[in-house]
Amino acid sequence: MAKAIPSKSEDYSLWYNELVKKAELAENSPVRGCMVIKPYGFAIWEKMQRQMDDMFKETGHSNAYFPLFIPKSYLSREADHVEGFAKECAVVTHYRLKNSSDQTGVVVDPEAKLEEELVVRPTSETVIWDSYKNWIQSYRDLPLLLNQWANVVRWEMRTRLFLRTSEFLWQEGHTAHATKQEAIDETIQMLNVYADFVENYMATPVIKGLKTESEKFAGAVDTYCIEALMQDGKALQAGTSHFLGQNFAKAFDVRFATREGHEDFVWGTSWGTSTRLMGALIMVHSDDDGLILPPKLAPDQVVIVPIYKGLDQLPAISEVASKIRDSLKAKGLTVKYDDRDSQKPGWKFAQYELQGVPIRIAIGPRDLENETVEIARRDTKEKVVMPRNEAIDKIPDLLDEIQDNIYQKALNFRTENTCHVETYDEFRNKIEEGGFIYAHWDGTEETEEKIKEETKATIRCIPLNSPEESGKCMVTGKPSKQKVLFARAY
RNA sequence: CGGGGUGUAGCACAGUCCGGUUAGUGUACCUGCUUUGGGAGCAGGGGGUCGCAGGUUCGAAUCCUGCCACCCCGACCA
Repeated sequence: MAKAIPSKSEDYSLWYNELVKKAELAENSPVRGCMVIKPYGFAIWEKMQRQMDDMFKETGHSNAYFPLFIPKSYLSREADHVEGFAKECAVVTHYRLKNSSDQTGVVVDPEAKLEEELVVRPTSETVIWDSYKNWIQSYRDLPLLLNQWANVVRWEMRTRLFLRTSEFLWQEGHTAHATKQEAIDETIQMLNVYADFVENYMATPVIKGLKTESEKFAGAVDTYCIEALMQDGKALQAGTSHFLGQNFAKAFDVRFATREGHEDFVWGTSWGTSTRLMGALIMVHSDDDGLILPPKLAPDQVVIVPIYKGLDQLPAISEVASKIRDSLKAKGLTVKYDDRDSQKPGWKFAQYELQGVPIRIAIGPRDLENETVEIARRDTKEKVVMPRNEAIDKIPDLLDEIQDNIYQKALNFRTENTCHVETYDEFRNKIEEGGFIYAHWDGTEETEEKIKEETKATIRCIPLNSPEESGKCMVTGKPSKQKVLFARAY
């Protein structure tokens, strides 16, 4: 396959780590498996957050906040749920420290042991459904459509900046409904919201689908997901939406009086996306020169860099640059004018490219004379000189064009790296090249497990929008109604 | 928890095999001058318990023992 792995590095993961660090997005913290998100990285996350939050509000959701700590017993109420998360929970056992007897520091005070240990939330279904029990009595209390922005902790053995960290920031939606159909509709609606966000804002095409039994969320009836393809040929799960059935309602005894006067358990959903999306954003669009940010998510959409010989030339340039900045701001764009004298123009060019700023405007003495500016776009690295006023008019369109272009580029990459196979031999060859592979599967966990063990590929999802085509499982030869999506994944 | 690797200035590294001046280079930082249309040049300057603890030795970044931390590959990861 035509891998777009940056040529300067043989190892994609080293390249990725270096980029995250150099672009000042984040770094590993001394705390095991945790990450420090730096201001620039956080500014991008904030834009993503704000956009998703708007989309949740538009679909009728409100924000709320629930506790960080979950009593251990809550977690075990739902059998599948506890089994899925038990192995990766951080547990609080004591509430006090004291000076050590040898005066060398502090130790945990053994007398301050908690009666019941508290689990640091790996996800909040349990605490939230515990509240829902008190909040829901009647069909009049439904639907209950809440979201929370929070941090969660999953004690992963091996971590990777943004993609898998022990603590991460995310949003988790938790809804309760009177009917099964309404809950299913909500699950699908939120899957579509995620797909909309990732495709139209992150400029990253996704495949929507259903997870297999073995890959679904612990405690869910059905897990829907969106899957994206990274430039190294690996898949990344970019968001999940779960239909919980009545599982959590039964576990937490959340019943309501129906319009007809019967009593029934509430139907639930939950859905989440995390700072992992930052990892996707980096891996999908970046090149050897650094990040390429979609204009809709770039903290600075345009940066203006003055070029001058001697500080005496700067005021004249600044006057023009400020006008351009203000005109662009009036059009609703975020613009930065970098008039720092402490860095050279060339340094600034390289720095803003590294950080993925979509458009750079350079203004020098030559431009002052001709009433022009130089416009450079990050995605194609094209530079053109054009009259000042024309530039101001064209920049909003140019940003749209960049947004479309990088989406198209990512889509082309995915298309080039997606194939259909009929035999297992073919599959084994193709999987080594990376990318998405569609193949027939007999629907059993045994076959899925065998494929995973032998090839490290997993079923990313059973795609929602792909055509039915009958065929035979590539491994067992048993009948299959539809091809499913395979890949090696993060 | 296994397999491999690395710990020396803010960052990146050389020096370690084969012990011996004042521990070095690049970069970043500070000062000055010259520069400024793609990461500037020159000159000067500051910055080090050589991961930690023992041991061997006249002498240890270098040899020995133990420990610790980090990175990569696995195991794990609904």
